[in-house]
Amino acid sequence: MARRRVRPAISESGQEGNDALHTPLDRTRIENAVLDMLRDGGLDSLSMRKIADVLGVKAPALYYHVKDKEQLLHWLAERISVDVPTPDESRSWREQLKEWASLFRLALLRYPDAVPIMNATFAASPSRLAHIEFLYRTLIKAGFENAHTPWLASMLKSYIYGYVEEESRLRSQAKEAALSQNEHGRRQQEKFESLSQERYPYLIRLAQYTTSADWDREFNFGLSVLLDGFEARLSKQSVASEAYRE
Amino acid sequence: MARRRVRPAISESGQEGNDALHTPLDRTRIENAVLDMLRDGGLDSLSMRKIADVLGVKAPALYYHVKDKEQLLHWLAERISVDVPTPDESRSWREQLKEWASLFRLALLRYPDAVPIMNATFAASPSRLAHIEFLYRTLIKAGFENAHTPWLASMLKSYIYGYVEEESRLRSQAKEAALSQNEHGRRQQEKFESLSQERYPYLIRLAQYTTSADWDREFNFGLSVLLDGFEARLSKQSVASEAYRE
DNA sequence: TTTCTTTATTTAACACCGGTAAATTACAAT
DNA sequence: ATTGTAATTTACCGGTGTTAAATAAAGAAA
Repeated sequence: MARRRVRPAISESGQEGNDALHTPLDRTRIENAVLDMLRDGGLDSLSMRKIADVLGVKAPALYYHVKDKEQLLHWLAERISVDVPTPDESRSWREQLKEWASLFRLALLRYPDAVPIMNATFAASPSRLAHIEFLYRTLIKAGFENAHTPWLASMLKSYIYGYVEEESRLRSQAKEAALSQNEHGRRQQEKFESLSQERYPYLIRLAQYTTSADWDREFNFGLSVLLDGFEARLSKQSVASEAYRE
Repeated sequence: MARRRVRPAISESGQEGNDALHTPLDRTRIENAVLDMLRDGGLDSLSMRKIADVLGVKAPALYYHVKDKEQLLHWLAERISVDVPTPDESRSWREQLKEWASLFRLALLRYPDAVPIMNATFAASPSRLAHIEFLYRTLIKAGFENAHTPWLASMLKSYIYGYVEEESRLRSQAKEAALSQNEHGRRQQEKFESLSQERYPYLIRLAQYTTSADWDREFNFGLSVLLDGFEARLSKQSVASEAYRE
């Protein structure tokens, strides 16, 4: 019965390559480990047991530091979105939104399944609230109506999430298609099994444009289309009621 | 050892109120049962065991008819999107897209978690391919460039998914807030605990517009903004290259 | 009917999951 | 050295998707 198990001193399981000794467990240490796991394993690789393993600890130890897995995802969402800075306010609203959107996309692309994580958590963390605040402020100062502003901000968010999700999906598809030719053949077969018929002529005609793409360029294209829509709304407003300046 | 268990003749567990006797199991019978469960339990209520229970059967019996749960979700995605008709082609591209988007939103709103289901499945089913085909055809006939069309279609899809997801979230939040005053108080507290400070003035100023809303109206607003962006792109094109008619 | 075959379902089990209560260890202050 | 608290472990619980093998039901052939 003489169990002696001393807490591991420095690093026992391969992961956990941080400088900090791991005694005792800690929020940021958990966050870092989980972000590492997310980076090269995706969302599916995150189970409390696996996280505990990486940290050299048993699963229930985590629950002393984090309420449940949902809270852990909230931590991740915060960490993912915290590195997006607010653009310089001296520039036009359009340029500000464009830059912010671009940086936010890059932040999301750093981790697989970043978008699902954002969608699975409500935006109550500091950086995410700051993002909303920035969007609202920028749009209001641009002259948009109060009642319109939240929906415009929501549209921009939806565009970014939707684009990044599709970009991620297509990129990983292309990657695994290039890796295994067998898989590629199957995909191709799946596609053309139903597509090469005459039922979807436009679809097959345009399929090429979604597979190989300049992602930065396509993102900016869609973004400009969306912001054109914003501008059109702004013009309609200033026609409806002259003299609008805050 | 004398097990005699005869297959239940007509209906044993409360659910499964279809006219069809349930012998033997069947794809459409599974689909219907799962759609019923989805309707009043959401995606979380769908486990293979629970589905089997509703069908008066043990879980592994399902695997004789469906490969795995993912395929089941694909079936659902098809069923959810199959009821959206293609608009009348005689009208303008803008009106067609507007009507299609509205109908698609309504189709998604019929079931909770419809958007996550769509996002979790790739669009290889007949009706979803037909939707893409319709979008591509409409946009091409409207005069958009080949290379732009898939991304514009993707934008429209992202807008619908994003809006419906937010609408669903806010609606159910409002519902549970109205149901339990305690929960409402906690939500309110959560919000104003971090919001009522001076850090997010625009956010609190505009928070009201997202909670109580005329959802049809707001959807149409965002849709018109997006389509304004489309139109702006169309004008730029026809400026760049005159004489574009198919 | 009896036998055989195919179809459909059940039993039993596996490996995993998120989460909890209670026991236990580690550690710092007294 | 003792005590009290902080941190972790042990031992579970009920649940998940899924599979292999045994079994039952239904239909065809004799």
